[in-house]
Amino acid sequence: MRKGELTRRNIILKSATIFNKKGYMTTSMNNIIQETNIQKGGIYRHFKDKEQLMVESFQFSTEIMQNHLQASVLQHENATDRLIAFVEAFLELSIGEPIVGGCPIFNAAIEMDDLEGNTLLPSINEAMDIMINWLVKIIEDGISNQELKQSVKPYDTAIYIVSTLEGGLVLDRLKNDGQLTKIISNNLKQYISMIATERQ
Amino acid sequence: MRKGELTRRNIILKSATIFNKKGYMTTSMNNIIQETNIQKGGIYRHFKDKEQLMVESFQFSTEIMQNHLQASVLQHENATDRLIAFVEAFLELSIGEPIVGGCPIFNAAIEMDDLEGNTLLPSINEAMDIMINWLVKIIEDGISNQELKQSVKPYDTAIYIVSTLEGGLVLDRLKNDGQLTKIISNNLKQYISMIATERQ
DNA sequence: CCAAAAAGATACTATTCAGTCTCTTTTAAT
DNA sequence: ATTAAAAGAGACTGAATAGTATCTTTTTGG
Repeated sequence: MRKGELTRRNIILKSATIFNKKGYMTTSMNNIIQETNIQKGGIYRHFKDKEQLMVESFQFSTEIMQNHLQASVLQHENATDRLIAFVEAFLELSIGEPIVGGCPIFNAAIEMDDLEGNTLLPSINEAMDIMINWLVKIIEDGISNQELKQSVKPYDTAIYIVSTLEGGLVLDRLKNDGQLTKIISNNLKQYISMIATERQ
Repeated sequence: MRKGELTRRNIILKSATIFNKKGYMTTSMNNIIQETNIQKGGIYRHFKDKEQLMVESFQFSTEIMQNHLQASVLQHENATDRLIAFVEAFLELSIGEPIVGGCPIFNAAIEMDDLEGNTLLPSINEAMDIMINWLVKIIEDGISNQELKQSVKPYDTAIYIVSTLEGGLVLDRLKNDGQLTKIISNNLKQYISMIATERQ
């Protein structure tokens, strides 16, 4: 592999973390220079402008997170276990696993949604839809298997779970109290057991 | 009233909206000059620096929101009705009522939490605690009255409700689909009826 | 080992930022 | 109406911003 390609990846790796922690707009190229120990010329050789670096960093972050969630979910067979695995894997973001700074999709969404001409917005929406659709699929399968009640609405349930997780993660960070994620986790598990069928 | 005092309030009024929509760090003094039609000298006569304007604007925003929530809650007597009123009043933020740009506490929290030397952080935490404590109080009263089950944990339930509301509000804005708030609202109402005692 | 290409450092630009200073206009009390 | 104080306009500062252009160093294929 070319040396340049290695540098390029390293820039994205570092930038992704800074952007996710500090925000896209409020992170300056000098912040990235500091963190990477690569000077301006070195960075702009690999990226046309800040926007390109933002887009690639965002995609990198979301991939990391999605792989983490995917891997956790796929360790289980039935719907309720998968939902619980999703919840627990997601809340690991509160301890910086697999990425620091919280959910990159949500972070970017809040920062970006009012700014027009925003190149990141399509990626944000796409990434969020992927996550929601995973949940929808798990729930649909669960209903088919009679693991989950027939009355459960897959989309509504997915939205509800994601909302609670995202909100809970931010609240936990604000109060920086790992106890909050525990509360969110317990409540969601209770919710999941409630939408499951009685029979074991 | 002095004319200056009137101008001062107008600056805060306009700034609060811009800050809540666009973010504190990404809003420039020029943005505020544009919106208020008051020049630099006019603004800096009333506010020492941008930070002071940020703090006062934030406090203004949260007061508006808290008054709105408070007023809605106080129209009802018993705990479940009050919780439902809280949920519904909060989700009106999605249609810009009583302020545009979402929940000011949450918006500020996400933007600020990683920046050190942040003068807004104490105000953010205080405002969030007030909201949570209102819910805690309502729930505690409900338990005393036997409206809510004895097994309900007031703090946990408050955290859970706030998390879901905050996350749902952002998700709704991202998808800009008023349907999402409806889903969140319905699910939370279901949750509230679940923690209520069976007897009427 | 050598030359061409790739990678990177650094000095520079133009613009925007928050904040200051001075001067003019407006307000309001007598 | 006069005048002192309050309010505001607008030109200025220095620092920080994204991005460029040129030069030097390093890498890499033959």
